[in-house]
Amino acid sequence: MEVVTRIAPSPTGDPHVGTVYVGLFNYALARKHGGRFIFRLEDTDRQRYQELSEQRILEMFTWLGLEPDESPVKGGPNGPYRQSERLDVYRAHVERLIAEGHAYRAFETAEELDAMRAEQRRLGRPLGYDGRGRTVPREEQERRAAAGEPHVVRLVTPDDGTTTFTDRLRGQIAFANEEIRDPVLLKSDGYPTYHLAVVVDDHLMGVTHVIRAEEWITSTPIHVLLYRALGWHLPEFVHVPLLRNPDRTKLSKRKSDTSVDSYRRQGILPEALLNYLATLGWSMPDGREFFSVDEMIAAFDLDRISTGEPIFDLKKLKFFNAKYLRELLPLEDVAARVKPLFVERGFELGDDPDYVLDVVDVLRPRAETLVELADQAGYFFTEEFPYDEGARKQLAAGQTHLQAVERELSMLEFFDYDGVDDMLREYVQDQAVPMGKVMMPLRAALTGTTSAPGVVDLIVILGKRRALARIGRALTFIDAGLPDDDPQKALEEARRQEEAAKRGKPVAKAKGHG
RNA sequence: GGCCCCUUCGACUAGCGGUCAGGUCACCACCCUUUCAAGGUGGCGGCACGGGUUCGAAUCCCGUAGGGGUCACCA
Repeated sequence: MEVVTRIAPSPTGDPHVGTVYVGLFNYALARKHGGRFIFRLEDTDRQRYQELSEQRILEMFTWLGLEPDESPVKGGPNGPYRQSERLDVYRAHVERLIAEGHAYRAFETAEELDAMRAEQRRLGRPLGYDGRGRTVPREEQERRAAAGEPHVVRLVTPDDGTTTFTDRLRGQIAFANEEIRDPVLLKSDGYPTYHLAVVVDDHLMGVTHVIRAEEWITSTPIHVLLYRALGWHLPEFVHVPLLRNPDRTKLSKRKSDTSVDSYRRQGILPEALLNYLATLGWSMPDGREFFSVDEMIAAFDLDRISTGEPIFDLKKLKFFNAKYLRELLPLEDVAARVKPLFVERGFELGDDPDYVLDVVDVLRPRAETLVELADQAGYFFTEEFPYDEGARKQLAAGQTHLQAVERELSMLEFFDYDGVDDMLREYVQDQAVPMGKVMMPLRAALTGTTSAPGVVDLIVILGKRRALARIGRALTFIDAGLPDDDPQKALEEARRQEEAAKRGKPVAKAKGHG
């Protein structure tokens, strides 16, 4: 039998990591068995419906590479795939359930139900619909409905006995039927509830495995009763663990960042997100921690899903992301993905494609996300970067070395890594000074910061001309007295003074050397 | 509160009667080193508790505790 799975999100807001998580397992099982993975939109709540949500969720799956075989956009043999477009289907099944005595029309108002619950609470009795509408004669139900009286349709549930089903991961689960209280199937607005819609659609769409979060366990007996009332075979139920906030409550927007779009904006890679999510509750038989979706599919086995309750840990997600950024993805790939962020920041990329590659190569071990990488890259793409506080200190202390290195560098014959490296080492040795005394001021001059890639790498990547220019700029800056404000302004001021001096006019000195 | 689910290092997990209880993240130390990272090596740290079953239990059973979910005309 063909394996058919589905993801059935509600269009109520930002694409949620929980949707990816459950979607991943559904996708993996379907692909593993050459089956189909269906995307169905559960848009039966008109209150919480959000216009753009469907599109964003669909785009998220595309971004992740978890393409559904059937969806509202793609279509397929089981459409429509929006529940709001299937109202007649649900209505037909409800009619049948009523006709066969499995359901009835109930006319209690919201106030009436509230009062009922209040009374139950007062008496300390279990909460839930007490079945009072069952006693209304069928003819009266139909008459009132025909007269346009608002009502819902409820499922008739047994008063005693138990309803049992098998969860693939947890074994047999039994519920006393008295716990199940004639749930609403069709709302008074004519829309189905989740319970009705999910059962009807899963059956009609041929879903064989219902893989969903464990929060649904308690409503599964309702579904089982419905399957029976409709005379349908049960699918396999697989309740996967619920993702948690750090305090172990159900992952929520209030306590965690649950938006996939947000992670995407932060420069999280889809590969990393999927890989990390996969390790939450699932493991490779050989213990590998890093694997692609395809590798997961190849090794996939529902029985390897654990039942623990994993905390969604941003730190570990970042770790996975960093791993992909610096090691698992080819350099060209990473470069292609950061480039748009460079452009966004107004960086002049130039026309040498290797330059960007070199920059990314040297920066990626230092970044955990694409955004972090881009944020660090500024000085590679402008000659007008600022000097931070640490850099200014280094410049102040390193003037003589900067002048010397500027001279040495300009005379350097073999301008490659070894050439520059040899030159600097010889200089340090000749001067008999600690390396840092030379390297740190150089780094400051080259980048405006004190934490950056190796000086030799920087010089080689920037090229002789720009390296020399930057050292020269730093020296001018030092001459200007290392003001705290904008270096560009300071440098212009310095130049003005220089010209004035040439013309022999006395000028006031801005500030003495620190 | 009723019902249901869950329980191995701080976090994610491997384990499915016999293991020195393994790995990863985080944390700490050391190494490498011109800074920051990355990388390397090592360390800290765990079977919730109590009963059984068994020659032998993290593994099986029962109970307790703790955590979570759910009790809507939301999904």
